[in-house]
Amino acid sequence: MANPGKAPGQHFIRSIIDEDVRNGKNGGRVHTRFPPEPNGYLHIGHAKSICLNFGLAREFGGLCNLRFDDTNPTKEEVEYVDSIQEDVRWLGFDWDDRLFYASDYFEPLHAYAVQFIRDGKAYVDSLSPGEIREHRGTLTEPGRESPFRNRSVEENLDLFERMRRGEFKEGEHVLRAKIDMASPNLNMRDPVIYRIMHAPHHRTGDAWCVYPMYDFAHGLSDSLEEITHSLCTLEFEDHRPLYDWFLEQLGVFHPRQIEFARLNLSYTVMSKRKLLELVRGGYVGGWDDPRMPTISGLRRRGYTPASIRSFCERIGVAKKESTVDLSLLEYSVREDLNRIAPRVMAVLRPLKVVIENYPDDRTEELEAVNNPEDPSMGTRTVPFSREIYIERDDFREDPPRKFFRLAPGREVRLRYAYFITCREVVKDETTGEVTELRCTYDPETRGGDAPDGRKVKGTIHWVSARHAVESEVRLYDRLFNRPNPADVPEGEDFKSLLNPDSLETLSACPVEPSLKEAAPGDRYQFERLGYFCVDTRDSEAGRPVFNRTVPLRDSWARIEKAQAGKG
RNA sequence: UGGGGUGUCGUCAAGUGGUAAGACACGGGCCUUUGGAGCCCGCAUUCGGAGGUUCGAAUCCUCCCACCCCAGCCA
Repeated sequence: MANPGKAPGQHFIRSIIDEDVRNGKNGGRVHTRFPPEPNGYLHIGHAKSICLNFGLAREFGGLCNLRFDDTNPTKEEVEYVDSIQEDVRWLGFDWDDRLFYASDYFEPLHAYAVQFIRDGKAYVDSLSPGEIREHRGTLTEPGRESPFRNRSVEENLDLFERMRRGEFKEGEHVLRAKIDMASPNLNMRDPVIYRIMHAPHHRTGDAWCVYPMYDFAHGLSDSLEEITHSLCTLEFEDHRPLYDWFLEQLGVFHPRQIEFARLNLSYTVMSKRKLLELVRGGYVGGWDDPRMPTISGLRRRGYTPASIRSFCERIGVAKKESTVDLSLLEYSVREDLNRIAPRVMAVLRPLKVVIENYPDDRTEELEAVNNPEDPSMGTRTVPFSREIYIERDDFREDPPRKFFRLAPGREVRLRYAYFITCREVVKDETTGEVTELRCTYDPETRGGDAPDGRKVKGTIHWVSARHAVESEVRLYDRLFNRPNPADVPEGEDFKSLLNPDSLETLSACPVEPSLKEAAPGDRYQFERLGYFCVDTRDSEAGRPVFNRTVPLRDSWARIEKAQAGKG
């Protein structure tokens, strides 16, 4: 789907599942799950996990559940559960009727906990949080057993029941698994499995005041849903022995946890904490600010679901911590948009051109191709008249070597229109700024070809002044200046690394009239400039606002840079 | 200096004893009414390092080095 006709790359998780299926494990069944905690918006890193989980399930004819890991009511909100569903769906995946919540399992989970107590494998600890920490030991020293570790089953049962009934304050007691305080793996040193929280839950309301911890709830939820392959990120590798322990002790269905490296992207931050900080501090316009690496930000920026999917396929899956180059993401959108986006002409920084030998009272409708990559997208017509706007960058009074655009005395082609020659440069007398170009056109070159076979080096885009629709256009650039914004200099905050030029707003850009009724979300290629989409938040009927998704590759910029380098 | 991981091109990443895929980036060329797109070519004598086993090692063994994760009643 993401890469039609292209075989997906091999990676270790695919190999494991492939082997399990061949061996008939789980009856050849493949069942995964995407388990976000609803405490923030999804970002491109989650997209990797979503594509992996839903993609693998689809690939092997299996299923993938959407399950909210909502075991901490103090951090979770419905706003997030709504946005997460919207984002997953937008990415092109579907969980049918398999929308679950860890909170759906609070009752069975509680019953499992009671069973652990009955089996003498869990106990109520009444140490304070600080004491528990002290008893845990350190990385190099074993922990010490709690004095409450050997309470009787009856006492534990009674205490746990009273915890549930709300007889205690937060922190007074916790339920712990009885494993091994001397384990070199800290996760096995009698992990807390239930804690008291007098907080209403977004789904269960005030039905509970004890909530299960991640380690306890996650694996058991996987088991309850009969998940075959439980994919998670590297930091949970240390938790796998515990994941396995709970399931083994209970003798219930036992999914296999497999860990992979999370995605890092150059020039961006991916931690929910930092993204939240950018939102709360007003450094960006919100979770869906087009500069954000969130799914909603990318969507508003104009990224397509297909481009994100192909990106996720391209980056691969491995256990090595790595940072993917932002250029790969950009390549993925350009590839998709090149195929599907209609071309259109727009001028970002206008320079007026008067075509002296073109009658003032004339307007012509010239035919333009909508997408050279896809003839089925047809043609449209663009109006041409005596006064037009061209890009200021497309004129140089003193053209450097290899500059093929307009300059005094030079002839260029106006795309789909005529050859024009620059005859005169009009400047502001006080500032010296070029304010207008006086040109002449060759009537024989209508449509862009010269009957005498004359060639021209450059073709530039333009918009008829009289017919132009003035639009606001937003140019976005990377949010951070550093390849790795997590690498903050001593004593500085990561926000000091923000790119002050990540947003440039251009008002009153002349765009061709066909764009007047462009609908929110519509994507276009502004010829020679880049891909743009109509902002879904700030556009009004007849007044589209455009967001630049990504610029086109600019080989002239490259040449110019190389020339500058040579001095 | 406890435990768990990872080290293959600038960045990702295949490869699992038979003599280093692919992608992005980069460089060069062709083509072009987008300096876009497309096409072609180039781009790791070498796989963190050092030894060893073998006819043969990125793949096996030994030692070493570097980096990441773990001491939440977060997930």
